[in-house]
Amino acid sequence: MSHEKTREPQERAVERRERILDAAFTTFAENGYRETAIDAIAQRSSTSKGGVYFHFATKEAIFRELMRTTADKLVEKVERSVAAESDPIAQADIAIRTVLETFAGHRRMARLLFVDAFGAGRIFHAQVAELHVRFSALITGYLDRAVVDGTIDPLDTRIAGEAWFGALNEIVDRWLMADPPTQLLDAYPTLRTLLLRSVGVADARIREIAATLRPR
Amino acid sequence: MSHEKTREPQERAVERRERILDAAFTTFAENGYRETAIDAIAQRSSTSKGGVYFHFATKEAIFRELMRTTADKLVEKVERSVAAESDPIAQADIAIRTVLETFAGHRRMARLLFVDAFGAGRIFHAQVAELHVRFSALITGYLDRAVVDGTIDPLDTRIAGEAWFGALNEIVDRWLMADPPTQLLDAYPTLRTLLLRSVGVADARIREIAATLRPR
DNA sequence: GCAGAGAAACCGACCGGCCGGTCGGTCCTG
DNA sequence: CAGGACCGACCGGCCGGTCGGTTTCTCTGC
Repeated sequence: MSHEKTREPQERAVERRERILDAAFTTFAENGYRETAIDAIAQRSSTSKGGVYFHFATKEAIFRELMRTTADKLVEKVERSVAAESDPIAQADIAIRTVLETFAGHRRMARLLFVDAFGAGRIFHAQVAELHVRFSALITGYLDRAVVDGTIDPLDTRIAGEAWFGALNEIVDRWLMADPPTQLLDAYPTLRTLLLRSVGVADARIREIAATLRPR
Repeated sequence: MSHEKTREPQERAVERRERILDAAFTTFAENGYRETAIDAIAQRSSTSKGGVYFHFATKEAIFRELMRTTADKLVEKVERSVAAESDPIAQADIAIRTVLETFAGHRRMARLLFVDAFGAGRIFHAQVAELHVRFSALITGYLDRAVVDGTIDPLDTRIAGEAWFGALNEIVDRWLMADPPTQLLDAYPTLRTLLLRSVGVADARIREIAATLRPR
């Protein structure tokens, strides 16, 4: 359809758009939403303010797209990891671990999703809330299945999902703020025990799942 | 020291300062930090911008003082409620309940502490982090005592405290965002069960504590 | 294969609103 | 009448967004 050398203008534009997005991601993660000027993004992506505004309607739109795609990636990753397991409790466990592992390796991602919303102002509450809902719903799903399976006793899984997410969120936040940097994954064993216990999984079973999962 | 009618200028000034603080509290809680203009605070407190700046050095200072005193009040309240109990697990339980009860009755307070930091920008991360540390340390304290008592098995109480706080925080956040408003206290029974279980308190004991506490 | 029309992509100077903070002045009160 | 308390017009920086203009590509017709 096109020769290898020739670049349709679209193609170049697409690449530029991506560059802008990358630059925005980094800059938002480093300085926060409010503190990031469009000019900074333009400079970092070797474009111009006008160029940025050619591709995006508003600053907010950039941030939204970034949050959405980032969250998409994470959710997708979690769902892939989870697919290997059939026991819903093990799935929930893996989900937690995947999130921690991912953030441990992509601090910026964590900053964008969990901290940057900070400084973004009230307009983004909805956006952030959506993120929270999305992740806690994921967890609630696993817990629901576990209840149906009879693996755990019935309970308000919505609240449990929220609580799990909140706990996870807090641990990640702390890690992001920790001054002498810490190892995020160090928290995993304790956290999984806390969370699994909280929905009534017996200690023996928790150890059992751990043994199954370890091999990765 | 002074006659009932006469007002020393100091006294009037003090009252004014308070009025400003009140107005700031309400406005911050309603609109968020960033979205609140000093002029709005001045107007609401029937003073002027200059007046506000006579009492406070910066906008940030107002917010800080508000957060500090609000957190102080809450911590104090929790500690008072807790004092009545001797069993550390019951204390932790009561602490959770007190926080929920307090917020249920003072939505604004919750907004200020948990949501407003939002929109306050990166400068406040430290402030917010401090708040989180403070509350989770409170919980960690109870858990530590429970461990020493032998009431619960040893575990990383720091992480547990953070997780508990995170869970609580998330529940409150959701309640604040819920569109058809919900009853915050409805979450309490589930939440307490989750949290107490998470540190290994047996279900029987959880019910037992509930029975003791109910009478308030 | 090339002129050139036209559109897409891009640039950056500039505008304008917003708002924190200042400052010279006024008003009480003791 | 001194000085603490208070007022409000004003300043100035910041930054999101605009807009007229330029560059770069594509496509057509010859």
